[in-house]
Amino acid sequence: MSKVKVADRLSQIQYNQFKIEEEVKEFWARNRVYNLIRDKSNASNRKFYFLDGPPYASAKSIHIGTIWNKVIKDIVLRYHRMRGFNVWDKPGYDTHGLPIEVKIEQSLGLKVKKDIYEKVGVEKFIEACRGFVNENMEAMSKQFIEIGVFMDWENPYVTYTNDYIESGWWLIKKAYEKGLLYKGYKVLHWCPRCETVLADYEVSEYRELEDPSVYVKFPVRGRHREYLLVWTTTPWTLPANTFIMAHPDLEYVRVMVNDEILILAKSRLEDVMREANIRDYKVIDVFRGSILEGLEYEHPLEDYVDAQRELSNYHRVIMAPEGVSAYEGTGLVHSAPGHGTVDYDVAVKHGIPVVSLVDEVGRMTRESGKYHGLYFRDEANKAILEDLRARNAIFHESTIVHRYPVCWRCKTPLALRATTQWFISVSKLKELLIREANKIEWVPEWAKTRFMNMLEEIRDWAIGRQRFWGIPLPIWVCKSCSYTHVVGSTRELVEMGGEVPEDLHRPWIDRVKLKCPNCGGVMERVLDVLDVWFDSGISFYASLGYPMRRDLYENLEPADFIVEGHDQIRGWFFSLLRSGIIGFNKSPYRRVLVHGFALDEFGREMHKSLGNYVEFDELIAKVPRDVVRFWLATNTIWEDLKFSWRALEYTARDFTVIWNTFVFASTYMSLDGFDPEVTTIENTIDSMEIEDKWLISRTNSLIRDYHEAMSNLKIHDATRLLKAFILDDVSRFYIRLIRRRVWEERDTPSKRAAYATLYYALKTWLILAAPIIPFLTEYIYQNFFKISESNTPASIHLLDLPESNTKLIDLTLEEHMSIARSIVETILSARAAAGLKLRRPVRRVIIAAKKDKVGEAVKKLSEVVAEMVNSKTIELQGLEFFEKLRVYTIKPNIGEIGRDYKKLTPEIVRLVEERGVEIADNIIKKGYYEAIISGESVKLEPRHIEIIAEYPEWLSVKESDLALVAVDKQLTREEEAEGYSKEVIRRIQFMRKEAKLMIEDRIAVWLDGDKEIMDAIKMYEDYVAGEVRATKIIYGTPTESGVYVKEWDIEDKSIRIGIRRE
RNA sequence: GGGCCCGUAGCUCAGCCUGGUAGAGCGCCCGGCUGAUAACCGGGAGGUCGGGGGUUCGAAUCCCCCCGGGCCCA
Repeated sequence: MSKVKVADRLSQIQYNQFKIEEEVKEFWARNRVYNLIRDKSNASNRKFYFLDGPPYASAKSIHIGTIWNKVIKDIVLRYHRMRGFNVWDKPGYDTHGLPIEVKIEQSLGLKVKKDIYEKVGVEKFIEACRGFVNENMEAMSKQFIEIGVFMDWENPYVTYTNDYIESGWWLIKKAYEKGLLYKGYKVLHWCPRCETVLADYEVSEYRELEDPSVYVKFPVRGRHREYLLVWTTTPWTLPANTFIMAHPDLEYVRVMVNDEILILAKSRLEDVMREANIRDYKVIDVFRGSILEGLEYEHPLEDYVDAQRELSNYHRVIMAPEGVSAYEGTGLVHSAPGHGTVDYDVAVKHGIPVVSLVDEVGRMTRESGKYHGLYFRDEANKAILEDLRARNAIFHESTIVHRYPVCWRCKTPLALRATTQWFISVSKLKELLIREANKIEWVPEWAKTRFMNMLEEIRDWAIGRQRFWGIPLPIWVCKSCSYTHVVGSTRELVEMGGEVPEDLHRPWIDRVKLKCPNCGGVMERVLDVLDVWFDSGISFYASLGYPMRRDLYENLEPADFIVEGHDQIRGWFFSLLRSGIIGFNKSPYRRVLVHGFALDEFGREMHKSLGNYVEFDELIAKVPRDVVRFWLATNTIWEDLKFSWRALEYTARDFTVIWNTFVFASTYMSLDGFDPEVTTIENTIDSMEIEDKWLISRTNSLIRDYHEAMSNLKIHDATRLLKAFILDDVSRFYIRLIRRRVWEERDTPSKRAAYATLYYALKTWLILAAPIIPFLTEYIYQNFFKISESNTPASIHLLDLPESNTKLIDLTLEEHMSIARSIVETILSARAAAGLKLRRPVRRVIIAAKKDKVGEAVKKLSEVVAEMVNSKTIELQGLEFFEKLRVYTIKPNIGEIGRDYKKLTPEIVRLVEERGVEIADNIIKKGYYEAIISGESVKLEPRHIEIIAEYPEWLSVKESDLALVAVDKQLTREEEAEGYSKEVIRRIQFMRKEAKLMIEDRIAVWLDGDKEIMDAIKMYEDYVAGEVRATKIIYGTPTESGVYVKEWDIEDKSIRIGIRRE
């Protein structure tokens, strides 16, 4: 590879980040850079198994949150590759499930479930789902690639493939073998219009609905006029009432109201009576809830409901703290196990039957007797309330508006309803789940708390759905003897006498009949498909082809790293662990990072329906990819992100400074023929100035802190460090400091040292930034560093990240420099207060340190400070220097005095002016000053006066917590003259630029005008000529042609300047 | 109703774990620079640290309660 020292390509490029990114993208594609990186990574024997949480392939345009998610993944993967790991980076897609079915139903114009069978047929429906998903995956991958995500896009894992389905069957079989698979009758949300059970995650929409709010009296068996008082908003569930729940530790009361005795919780008594508008009631006794255990009652509508003939055997009070609230209702809870989740759990626990009296279309069943055929909410409620009223079973009734779940597709209010489903008994695995979850490293730590809280409430898992587009449940049942067999693989299918269809989906798999090993009869598949959460939960082994091939999984497991949003704590993180425990008795991952949610600028969710959704294409068209990535990476990773176009715009501005920093380096290094392989920080160390050593130290501190942040997954900290380093330390500080050294015409050791230092710092930064902003770093690498060195790899992403050389870190120097920079700020503030332009040199700056360290820093770095504040000298003095010069003056605070002393005010003001020093002295020492004025006693306190410290005219003083600083304003004639010459230089430079001269062009200069300025220039002629690259300075107005002439005013003096290229 | 997270300058956020005089960037105002220039640099104004209570010599930071927002559940 040929090298050309530092060639100045960058400054000839018009900065257009969009174009740069396009070029880089083409460069990567043309040179197959991703494959080169993979080859390098694969050669390592340190494995890093990253498991991609598969995004749901239900739309073409990816959400900002999905971009953030993949960018985080990409940064972590790139980081690990550049640290020499063998990185597994297969992306995935989640492709099954009801949301996709619904989109297809909509696009095919299907209204209800049976339309799928009757109007299009299941085959076409499945093909439509697959086609839809394929299109989405293709579009999504394109966007991920677009934003620079380096993953194995040619080989993603897809949950609908036959291999993946077969892997899924394996786990169901495993659950069966462990005795965890069972068939049960359970309460789940049901849409009576769509005629289907809904998965938990599908119950996500709620509406404000009005319902009855009724207090019902249940007579206590064998007692006269004594009732258990319950509250309900769902009268339609009363026919299915089976028992009443109470809390054993809550206090209850028996209370007398209108000759009747009611039982309810003490904490609810007042509210209930107020609501019922009853003032006249009397508490008879107070007792613990446990006393109520087993108390039997009668159902007010018992005789109307057929089902109650059996249920009435169970009418008693049961202790169930999980179902009772002390803040709502009456503390006694009506329970219908067929229509409530807690009710159901309690019933199962106590061996009580579960009865549902609502059918699949939402009508009351025959079993509900008198109410048979009524629609469950409005019709049934009305009839039941009428009957309760007629029987005087209502204590009080009104209505309530509350949030009620509705079907997310048709908005019909849902019913909780018991149906027969297949379950995996996850609750049996609770202990193991908790033990394994404890071994996982959670970032941030609170995610673990959240996860553990959730495991505490774990329930059995209903795995089946009565739908089509999903992994078919691999359970076959014999038609004659009901023998049940779980199939764990396609091979087993053949062994059982079946044929393997080309596609394992419904309906083809439904046609596979097996031979019953028990009776030889025909076995048919249970028509359910698996809950879509099952799919992604098995990705840790299924994406590796296990168990059909074992080597990959066995070499890679467990996953070293996974990362998703905090909604996935209960989602994917849990479903993975669940599958891990079922299949392998252990956690499938060891480290989790949780990121936030992408919200809009007001902190609301971004949704197409809210109109605040940002399309990927729009984003990429408006903002360069690296800017998006960098901005995303700056956000504290586990906190929510507020999207903002403005914030992106500001980030884009930072990028122009970054770019200019590299252009500056490239321009001057090339101009001077700097060769980074000849001139290095090692061999220029003797010529280094203190700022060079400082920057080298800072660079190594940056490397150290960057690795620290990255290895703790604090990507935002690493990103902020990079940003501060390049913008603050390099661009705004170091480069400004070395400008003078760099402008030197001759080849000096000092200049070489500065170049070596700058080159080293910039190259280090560029490599560290590569995982975060891969496009720009690649471009600068190609056009600056790569062409300046030999034996460089084809892409920056093939480099290893630098390690920190702690020997080069000088923390004392860094601290001193940071003190000096702070002192510089204070001095500049003093200059500004005195109206002294920075261009004007001052004779001296005096600094009195308040701390030892400040003194040390100023002493060590006085040259740097002098340069930064443009002062000839820096003088270090003790604090007493300022004390001696300081005089205090006093000013009356007329507002305060007037408020306190009214008419006396003018006299007090006069007194303060006359005896200022004495008063100030008293107030400083004693805190007050007393006097008698017009016979009245006056006490002046600090609030009455203002004490001002004043310094002599010729000093401008400022104070900070580190030091007192003073700028000496006095100027000698030489300094005046130097000031003027700088003014003239500035104007000549401006004219050079207007005349479009190159930096290295020489000129002749003509000067005419104000005598004082002419004298000044004569005094500094060599200096002026050097600064503007003039071969000669001629005093007078040019008569020659081709001279560019311009009139100027400097303060109140005017001059004429002419320049011409020589 | 429960669990977890967030609430600090006009805006976006650091600081909180491990208490010690409130920080940055942007925006705004003022000034400067013009050899990185569709840039850049400096200065300034701007804050009851969501509210209340507690612990402490001392609380943005630790504890409790409340309010507002987010996520996940009921």
